[in-house]
Amino acid sequence: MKRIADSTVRRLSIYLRFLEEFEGRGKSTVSSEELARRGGTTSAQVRKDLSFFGSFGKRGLGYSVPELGTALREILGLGKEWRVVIVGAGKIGAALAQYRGFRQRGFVITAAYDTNPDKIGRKLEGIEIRDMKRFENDVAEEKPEIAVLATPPDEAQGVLDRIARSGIRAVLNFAPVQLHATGDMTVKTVNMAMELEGLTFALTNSHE
Amino acid sequence: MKRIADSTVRRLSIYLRFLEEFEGRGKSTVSSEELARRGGTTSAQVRKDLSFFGSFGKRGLGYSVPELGTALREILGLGKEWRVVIVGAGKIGAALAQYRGFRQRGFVITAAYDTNPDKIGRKLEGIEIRDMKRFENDVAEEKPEIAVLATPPDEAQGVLDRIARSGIRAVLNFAPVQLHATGDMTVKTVNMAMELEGLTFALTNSHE
DNA sequence: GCTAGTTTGTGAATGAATTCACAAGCCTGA
DNA sequence: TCAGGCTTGTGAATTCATTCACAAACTAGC
Repeated sequence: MKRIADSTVRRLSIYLRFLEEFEGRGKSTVSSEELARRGGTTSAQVRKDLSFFGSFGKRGLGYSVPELGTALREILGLGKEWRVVIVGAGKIGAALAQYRGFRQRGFVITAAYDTNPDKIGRKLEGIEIRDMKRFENDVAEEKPEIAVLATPPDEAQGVLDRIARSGIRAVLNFAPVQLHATGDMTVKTVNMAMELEGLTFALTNSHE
Repeated sequence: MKRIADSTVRRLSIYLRFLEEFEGRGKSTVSSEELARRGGTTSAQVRKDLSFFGSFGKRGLGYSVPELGTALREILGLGKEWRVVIVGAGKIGAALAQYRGFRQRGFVITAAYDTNPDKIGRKLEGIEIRDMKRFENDVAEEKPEIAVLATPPDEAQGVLDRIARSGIRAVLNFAPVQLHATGDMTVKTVNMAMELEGLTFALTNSHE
């Protein structure tokens, strides 16, 4: 399969969100132009993005909202339930545990892990906080597909290595560090400090 | 000034993080090769990124850690204190209010805003939750530079328009919607759902 | 069934970002 | 002061992403 750019996948997510809105409102077809306007891009971009995966529209008409929705969910791998574990039950971990967006989109948090004895055994929004010692055993048994990394920065790389060895191949990282992963893993990092610095850069350099 | 790519600015943030680590350990010089290895890029990329802003290194030697650190902080606009308001005191807003990373990097949260009467008047980690009605007045008076948007998705665009009219020109958006801003604003969106879908896409399509 | 009006899908053209490759400059040691 | 060893800074080459532009395909109205 041809390599698909990250930016393309992100846009597919955006398109899907609009399609779901349209589905809710009973709109039956949509044009690339309409998707583009909403998504802040161009109609050619929309069509090109979709063209990597097939041909979903009807010339002269546009795209069937439910059909394109189904196709995008399929492409993005949202057809199945994904099992997620949270590693690190600190503030970010706790905030994520209560985040509704997960379940809404078919992600099920099966457990949280920590090393702090005060936290182990407690619950976070109904999710059990387990001893990190059990991590490898549990993963072997329960086979979660995705790990959310929410440890302090200095532990993050070590934990990532354990996650990698456990067989999990997708990680959403909230620790504000650059992580190094092996080739067959996918790591996405959400780093607020970096986004903020993007803003201050813009504020500082926009006058010149 | 030549337009600088977003990706370049993100990498500058990464380099700065390493430099700060090096400063802490008393390392006095660093090569582009070393920064590249740590940051998961190439030495040519590092040099090219820096070259947009000037010439900071010494041939044969590398970069002075403190000098390059200072230069990057300058470029990224981290030399001054930035005033930040949080709009939307829900779960995400609350989690952000207690996030340490803000103050650590020179961002000061001056206030939070909400429309819910139960919340107005209370405090969030020492930060006053004010009535959204006061927003425009307060901004005119206190002149915060950055707004963090953490409202429910359906209110986000309306709130963004108010933020824009109030004169704030930089927004960090946590609402999971595509926002439309005028040209002179900078909006960065942090959208976990999108990142997660990037992961499921990778998991679903990596075998082909 | 024909015409006018849309909208897709996609090669080709353009534009942007990254990588290559090497001259120029600096440091150290003899 | 000179040679050898590094490392920067940067045009040129390449790779990657977006935009253009148009033939092909569909609908609707008559």
